[in-house]
Amino acid sequence: MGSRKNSSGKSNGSKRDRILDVAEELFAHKGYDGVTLRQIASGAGVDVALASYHFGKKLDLFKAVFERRAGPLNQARREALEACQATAGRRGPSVEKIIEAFLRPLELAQETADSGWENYLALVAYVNNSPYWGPIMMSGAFDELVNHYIDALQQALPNARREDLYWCYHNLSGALTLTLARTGRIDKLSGGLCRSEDFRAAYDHMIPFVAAGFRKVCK
Amino acid sequence: MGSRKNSSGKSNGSKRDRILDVAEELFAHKGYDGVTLRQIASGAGVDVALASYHFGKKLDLFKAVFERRAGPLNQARREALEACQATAGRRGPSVEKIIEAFLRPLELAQETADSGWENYLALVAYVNNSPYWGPIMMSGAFDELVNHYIDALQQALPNARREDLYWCYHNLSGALTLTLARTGRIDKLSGGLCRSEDFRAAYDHMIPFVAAGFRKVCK
DNA sequence: CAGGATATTCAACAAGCGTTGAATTTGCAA
DNA sequence: TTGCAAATTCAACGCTTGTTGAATATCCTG
Repeated sequence: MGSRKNSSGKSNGSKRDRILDVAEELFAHKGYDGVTLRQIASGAGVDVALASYHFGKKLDLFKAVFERRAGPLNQARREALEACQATAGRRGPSVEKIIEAFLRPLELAQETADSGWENYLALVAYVNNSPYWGPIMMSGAFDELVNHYIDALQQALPNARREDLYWCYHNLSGALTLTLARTGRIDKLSGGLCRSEDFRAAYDHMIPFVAAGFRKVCK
Repeated sequence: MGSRKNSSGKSNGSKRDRILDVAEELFAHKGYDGVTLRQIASGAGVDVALASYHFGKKLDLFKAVFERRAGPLNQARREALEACQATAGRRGPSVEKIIEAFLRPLELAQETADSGWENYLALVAYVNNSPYWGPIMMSGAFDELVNHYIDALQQALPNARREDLYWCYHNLSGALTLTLARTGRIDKLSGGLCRSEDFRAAYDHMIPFVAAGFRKVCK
């Protein structure tokens, strides 16, 4: 038999990757402490000791999952920001264009065939909203790029106080985080009118909403 | 000795209440699975079996913590909404006034001397952002009142499609949730310019931000 | 102060946890 | 094919977990 397996676990990729995939999905859904290494191993169709062999401690596996897609995500966003800056005049891109460059790469990733990116971004939402994990894991992975976006927003809103820009970004980050978490809350609240999984609709509403907020607060 | 205790646990209130207080704080910070009954008992200066005696299973304790302040919170908000509707003309209150009536009761609760409300609202943030707990616990506690707010917003924005109102509320809910979680992320990101614990500043920025978003999307 | 009810602790359980060292299988180069 | 190295499983450990039943303390009523 080659490198396939299809009895109780997932089907494709190396066992190492399958561990990462299953861990990603379970951590995103139930949190770090809500998942056991045995659940992950079982989901990947693999012995429990294999996770330790590849990744060390449980915490190291969690970090490996978190870091696996952080680089690619940052690169996609950086390219989106540079692209919209390149096509703008010398006064720089509009607020809407900058917000769009911040959000659309996520939508693209979420629309991928496999659900890996969806799960990863739900995991980021979990980490970002957690008083315990947030401070440890978010800044190192994303702050540098976020500050580039805020610099661009500063250029689009020259009268803005830096402090106000950060508070507005905080609002954006919160709206985004709740979207990534896919809790299904808006589905029930709206009686099925809105669907948590409809990322396109979420971003289509979020971009003008957030842009208007920035303009109002940072005018 | 009366009903006091002050060796390793908290100092005031009945042991039952101290269990609720400590559970509230720990659940909010580390999540349901990140906290053990022994940690809670230890923090309350109490034997571990006492939690089971008063509340049953661990899950029941979690629900008891969640529900303890849900009623009072809903009542404070309902009064705030009715108050702002009472002072408005027959076209109803403005978007800003409605958002304010949604948020300020939280600020008031958070400014209380003891940290109970702060911890509770962080717990609500944890639950609301969790794909696992959100669907189970949020709707039953808060949806009815939220729909009253959305009705009021519908009146303030007569041309709004119901669907758009829900998406805008989703953005508001996200920004609020991240604020309640107090992750300290904005502190580091802004280099100390903004502070997660400065709820006043958070709401002062959130209200015009969100109101402008509603007006833009639901015009 | 007697005594039942309530509150609290004590002691222990079975189950599940993360982790580890040794055994086994697999992949690959010589 | 042989043999070494990487990958994977096996088996077990010490520890912690939630939960429970019995024992003790505390409170309140009569």
